[in-house]
Amino acid sequence: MTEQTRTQLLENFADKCRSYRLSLTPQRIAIYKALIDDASHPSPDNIYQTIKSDFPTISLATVYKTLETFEQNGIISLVTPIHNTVRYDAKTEHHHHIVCIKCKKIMDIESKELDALKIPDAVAKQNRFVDFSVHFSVICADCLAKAKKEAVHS
Amino acid sequence: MTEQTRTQLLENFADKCRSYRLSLTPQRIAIYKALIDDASHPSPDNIYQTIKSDFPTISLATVYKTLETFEQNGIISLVTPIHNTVRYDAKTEHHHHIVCIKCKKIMDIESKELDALKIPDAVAKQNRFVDFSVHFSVICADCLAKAKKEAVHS
DNA sequence: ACTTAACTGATAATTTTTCTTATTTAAGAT
DNA sequence: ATCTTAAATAAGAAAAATTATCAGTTAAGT
Repeated sequence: MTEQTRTQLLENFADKCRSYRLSLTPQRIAIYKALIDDASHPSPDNIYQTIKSDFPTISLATVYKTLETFEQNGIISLVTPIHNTVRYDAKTEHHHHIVCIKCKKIMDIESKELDALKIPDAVAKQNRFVDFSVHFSVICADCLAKAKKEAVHS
Repeated sequence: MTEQTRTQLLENFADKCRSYRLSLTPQRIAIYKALIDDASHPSPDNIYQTIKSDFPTISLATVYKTLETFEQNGIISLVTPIHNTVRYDAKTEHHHHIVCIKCKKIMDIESKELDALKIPDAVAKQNRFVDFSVHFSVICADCLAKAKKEAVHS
């Protein structure tokens, strides 16, 4: 990443924080910087380890909470596992998933069209391709109904 | 699921266990049954709760280990999270991921072609579509090199 | 500077997952 | 059918990951 895009990202970050009324603390800036400077999709603990030298008293819980806040405001994103627990599936054939971002429900979806997806060259160029699956994030019918019901009462 | 396909699944299960030299214990059968009878992609704890009434002394650790064993033998499958930790990404724009099944490394991949994927009707039929992403499982270049090196020495 | 809502850090509590070890059991050999 | 043994189970502790509580601190708008 060029120095210029990095500066740009940091400015956007500051703007978003201001517009969402999120305080721009040194810790938050450090967490965000640690994330943009690390292309490996780090875990909260990875980030905690990275910034600990500059912020020896920072708490891991703060890192967790801050990342969650950023994520909920669309400043950063969570890598696929919306559900935060190991989940198993009896079906071993190639198929795809629909995940509700509210209730974490996972539904199967089969689709010949999806299966026919052309694997991008970049995937198999350096790596040995093993499998792929498409992950659809949705708000499920149940959660939509629930939201509607709550809206009536508020 | 019809009673017939269920019976078929259970027979296949028994066959696989025999051919992989996995003991066919009552606990394992119960775990497998609990999984095929639950389309919600249950967690180990979900399954533990389900079978506890029939096996009051079963241990949660046994459920974890058994599911892992099944998964490693291709009898069942793990839903996406190959990495077992929350992972964040500074990039919020729509993009896709390549995940190494050996070292858990996550790499970004952008592709106009993938972005143009047609969303299956089934996805948006009952649910509100939010987003989608494609997840490629690979063995990465580093892990391939490592495997080759180890092969030479063994 | 003042006020307040938001944030932080310390700690405890919870949840999820893995490990250890003694005991039991399934499955093939006798 | 019984014996043998490698594999599996149960119990519990331990480790790892995540969330909650709360008192003290700070950012940011008046």
